Amino acid sequence: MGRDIAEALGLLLKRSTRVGLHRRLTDGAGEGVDELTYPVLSGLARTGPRSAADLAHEVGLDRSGVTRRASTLEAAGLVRRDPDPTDRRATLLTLTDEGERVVAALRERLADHITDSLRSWPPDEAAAFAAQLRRFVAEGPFG
Amino acid sequence: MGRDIAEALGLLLKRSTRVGLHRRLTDGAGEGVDELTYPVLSGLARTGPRSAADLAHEVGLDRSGVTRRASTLEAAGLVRRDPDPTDRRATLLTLTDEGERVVAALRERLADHITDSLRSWPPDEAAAFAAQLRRFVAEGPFG
DNA sequence: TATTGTTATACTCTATAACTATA
DNA sequence: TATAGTTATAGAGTATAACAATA
Repeated sequence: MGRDIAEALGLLLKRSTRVGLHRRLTDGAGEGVDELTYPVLSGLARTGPRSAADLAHEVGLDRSGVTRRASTLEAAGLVRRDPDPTDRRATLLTLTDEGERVVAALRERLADHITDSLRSWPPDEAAAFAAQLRRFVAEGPFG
Repeated sequence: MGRDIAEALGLLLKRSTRVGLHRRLTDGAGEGVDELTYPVLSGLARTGPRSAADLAHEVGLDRSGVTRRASTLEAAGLVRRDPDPTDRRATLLTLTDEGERVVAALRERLADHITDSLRSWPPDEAAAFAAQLRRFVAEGPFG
């Protein structure tokens, strides 16, 4: 059983799988959005306004990497930099309205894509799988 | 439902998750084995002797990348280069006995790790999840 | 003419280290 | 003294392009 999951994970974490998925997801999403900036965009949508240091942990990157990607998104008008009112050292990264729109569209596209790939599954089985996958990722042999 | 899975996938494909998993898996596995060479090692164990070009597709890399990683493994005594008897242009990458041993140990370690993370699950639920994950990865929005 | 393995090159992305400002 | 954001630097890893050998 562990073997089956290990094999599936191997395929999932394969470079070409990951890059291809992110590329298809962000393809044509507009200026500044690619497989590198998407996690920052998505992370901000998930957590709300955040400092680069906080977001670095959320996204699994160094803060310098977050700064770089955030600058790309800022140039594209999807992210805004606001001073943190509680700490003058910090800068809060915030999604612009356009950023919110783009993220919502991308998330919907991905969710639809996944739902579509499960269309041949019995609905209750698909729902059970979704719940189990969440649990596995949360509890599993990761981070 | 698609949203739940998308969120879990996001966490799974996060850089730090992937790197950390591969690093813990290969840590202390000996000379030449790391998160870069492991996929080549594992791929050879899965498919048997292969040319670099064939393996490139299996592993999701360019053939030059396979050559480089295979050279590392060869230097560590885990992979051998044999001439392909049916095509004198090609070289077959083959696991040495030591390579077989290392791969078997790593796979067992990973499988145990995963099984252990599921120890609190009802056994039949865990088994169902393993089967579903395999199916999802095979059919899913990948490749 | 196409494909093999290999190597050299250019490119991308990353963390590290430095810098200044603020806590 | 420690932590914020940012930038420059160096390191690692990749694909691309070239090469000679074989199909």
